[in-house]
Amino acid sequence: MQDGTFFSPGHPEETTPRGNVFARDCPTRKLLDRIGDTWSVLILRLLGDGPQRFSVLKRAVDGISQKMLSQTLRSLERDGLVTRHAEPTVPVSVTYTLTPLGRELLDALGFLIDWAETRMATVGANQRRYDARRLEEI
Amino acid sequence: MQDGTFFSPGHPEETTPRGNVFARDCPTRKLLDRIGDTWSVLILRLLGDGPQRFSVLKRAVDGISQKMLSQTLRSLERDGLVTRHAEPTVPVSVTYTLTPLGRELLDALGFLIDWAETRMATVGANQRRYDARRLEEI
DNA sequence: CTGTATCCAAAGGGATACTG
DNA sequence: CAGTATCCCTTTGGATACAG
Repeated sequence: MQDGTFFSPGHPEETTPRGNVFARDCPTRKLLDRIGDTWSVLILRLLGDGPQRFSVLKRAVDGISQKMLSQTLRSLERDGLVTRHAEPTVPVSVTYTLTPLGRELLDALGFLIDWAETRMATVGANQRRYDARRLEEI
Repeated sequence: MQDGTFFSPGHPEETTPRGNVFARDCPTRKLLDRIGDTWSVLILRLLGDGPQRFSVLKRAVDGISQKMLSQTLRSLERDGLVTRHAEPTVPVSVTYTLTPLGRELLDALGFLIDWAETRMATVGANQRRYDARRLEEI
């Protein structure tokens, strides 16, 4: 799973130096596999405002199921992007917090989020124009 | 980082509870729906180096199928992120080019890609540590 | 070369029920 | 409150065949 055998051993360097940049295990692909899902980025954003409890996150994200919130938080914890703290009260109170690594990622995501908020309307218009044109062609 | 869909305090029993920042149609979620797939970002990156032909893209992205390359390019074109130009030779030669909007998105993605390339190894280590700890617990 | 259509297996994710 | 387990439908995407 480590070190993709994109090139055969002893194989001379390929013409395109970026050839293996897009190998199965390139960092970009790994990251996309992890945060390209429906919920991870939204949860990271919420935690960017400070530690939050499970139930608060559940209410804050429109449409997320208990299963997916739990599952996503587990993934983020496993990646070292958030930490989980359980206060031994009855009933138990659990708080999730962004780690420094998670904060870094959120910062990097900031530019993308900004782009989405200023440009997605344009993208929507483009889609409508494209679809209208395709209808004409028929 | 705001998307203008805030809590409406005073309507505790709205039939459609969309009074939060992360509504179904918030820009971030829309963008993730579009580029959170396996291939879009990789193709945008390749086109960042300049116009590319279909067959070049096909060879450059490890493991992509003809169907998915075609489908992803069609989506990107529909969004106004790339343009398609077909040279009427025999056989036909098709070139895909990043639009200014696509270039903008790629720039915004740059910070994320940089983060992935410097930090995904750490994430991998975190995952291994997490998994090892869970094994101990059993 | 650049696609589209179809079939099918695997993964994603919602609803529900149950537990400490 | 904070989860886990199960069922099951939907979506994703690979393989293959075919066409302009």
